[in-house]
Amino acid sequence: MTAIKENSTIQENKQYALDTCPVTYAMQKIGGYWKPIILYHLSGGDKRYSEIKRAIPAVTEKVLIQHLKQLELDGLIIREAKPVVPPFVTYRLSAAGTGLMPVISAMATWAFKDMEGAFGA
Amino acid sequence: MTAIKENSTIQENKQYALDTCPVTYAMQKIGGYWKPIILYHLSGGDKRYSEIKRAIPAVTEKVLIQHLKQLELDGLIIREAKPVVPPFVTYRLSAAGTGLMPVISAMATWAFKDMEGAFGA
DNA sequence: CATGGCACATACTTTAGGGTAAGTACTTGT
DNA sequence: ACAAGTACTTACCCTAAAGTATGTGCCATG
Repeated sequence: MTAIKENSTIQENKQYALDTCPVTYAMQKIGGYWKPIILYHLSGGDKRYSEIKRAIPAVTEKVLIQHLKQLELDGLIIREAKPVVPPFVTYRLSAAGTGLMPVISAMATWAFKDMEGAFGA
Repeated sequence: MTAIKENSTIQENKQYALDTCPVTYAMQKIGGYWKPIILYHLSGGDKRYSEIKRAIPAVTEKVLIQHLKQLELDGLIIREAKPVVPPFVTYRLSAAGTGLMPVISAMATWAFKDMEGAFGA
């Protein structure tokens, strides 16, 4: 289902990468420009939409929501909306999102080492 | 140098992400479609160009070389060319590249868990 | 009465990255 | 003479993702 355009080799290739490479699978889910940053901010606890927005001023609203929706679809975060007069929406990490944290921090650790040339730059 | 177009907000945003997020930094380096796969194949030991090519038939030569050059530039792999009659080029992981392996496998582990719904899909 | 905050949506544009196809220089095998 | 292998390069195309700009409904406040 969710039909992929048949006449597109690029899609086949993507599919191949997804099938053969779990890392590519993971990247699909955290590979947005801002997704790791969002995830990081949520790792500190629940946040409402406007808090996230203020925490990451460089991202546009469109992209932020786009990513939040995607992360929700991917089951990494959970959206809770209270149907009150001024909208009140909170986002928090799901189990899968929490399970991603070690990965994120492993990457971060590596990045810091690499940045300071610990691998012999 | 390698001047970034000044009048481009997208570049500023990328820069911001790179500065504030080590994960984004790491993704820059392993975020190509085939980079993790290449890295994985090299983790099994040195390989020559044509071996890699045969190991990953789905990737085109252009992209493969593109990624190899990039990985070399980023210091993740080391290229050794013997100036012999038929070219003989081998690629292998650098220290930084090896240091990335735990990260890769952490991602893979998470991906497998997530795929089988271990987080409560 | 209009301005601003909240949580979005929508239309349009741009760019980086991946894909296709073809060519290069040199040599060995038939 | 010609195909085939090795390691690339180059020119051009197409798409997905990020960006820009603007609008929406609702309410409170100045």
